[in-house]
Amino acid sequence: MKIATFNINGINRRLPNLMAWLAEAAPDIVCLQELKATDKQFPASALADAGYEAVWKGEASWNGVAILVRDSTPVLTRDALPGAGDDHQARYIEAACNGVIVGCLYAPNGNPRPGPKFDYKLAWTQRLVEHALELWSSDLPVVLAGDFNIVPEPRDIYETTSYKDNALVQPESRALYQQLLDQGWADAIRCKHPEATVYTFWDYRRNRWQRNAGLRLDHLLLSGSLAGKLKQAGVDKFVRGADGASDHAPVWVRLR
DNA sequence: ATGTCCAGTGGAACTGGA
Repeated sequence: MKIATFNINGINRRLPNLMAWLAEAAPDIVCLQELKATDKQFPASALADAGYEAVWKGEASWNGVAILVRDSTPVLTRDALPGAGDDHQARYIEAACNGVIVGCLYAPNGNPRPGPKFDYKLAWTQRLVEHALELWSSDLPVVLAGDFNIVPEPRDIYETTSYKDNALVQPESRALYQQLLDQGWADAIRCKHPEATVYTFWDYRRNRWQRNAGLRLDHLLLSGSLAGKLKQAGVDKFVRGADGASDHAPVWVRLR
């Protein structure tokens, strides 16, 4: 079983890119982020034609998350993190898919820092950490996949000082990601590529794609039972080089 | 501060968010 996560950065304007990648990569389950579409605008019928059923949580202009499953029906388990209160940003969706609980997330970017956006990033990610502990404690097979908007370690970003004040690399942000690892979750890319330089995002600005000035922001975290089944993990980097590409590339795992 | 890409607004350019 192949499970992928892809920050699509606007599902409708990048639908041809998404369709081409689905046809080539043939993932069984896909977590999508930054739909930038309302529930009504979600291209459910085009995806159904490609063989994917979906659950989604849209929002006008920003955010938005979805889970696609090939030749099977995802069963929605929640469409927001617990304790959301009056937070209506569409950043989390969860479904049972072929016997696996899939949590698809789009964490807040948090810039500029310091400020209310950084405070929101930390508070939202803290709620994610709390929900992750619930899921871990359930002993179910779970994957938490998405754009965490955290560069876990210095080696997960190209050599630069221009990000030193950026929310993505701050100690407070990294400490929250480390809390997830401390719960026991396996960072699939690091399990399979412990020494490699791996990026999943390249900013549109300043020729960062051409210079391979990337960041690793998109992660797949596996619960204990799924980590034992991890066969391979990778980044479909070629997707980032296509015309009209998202600024992120898909990341995937293959499980036994 | 910069840079790049968009949609939204509103009816041309500016704005915000990433």
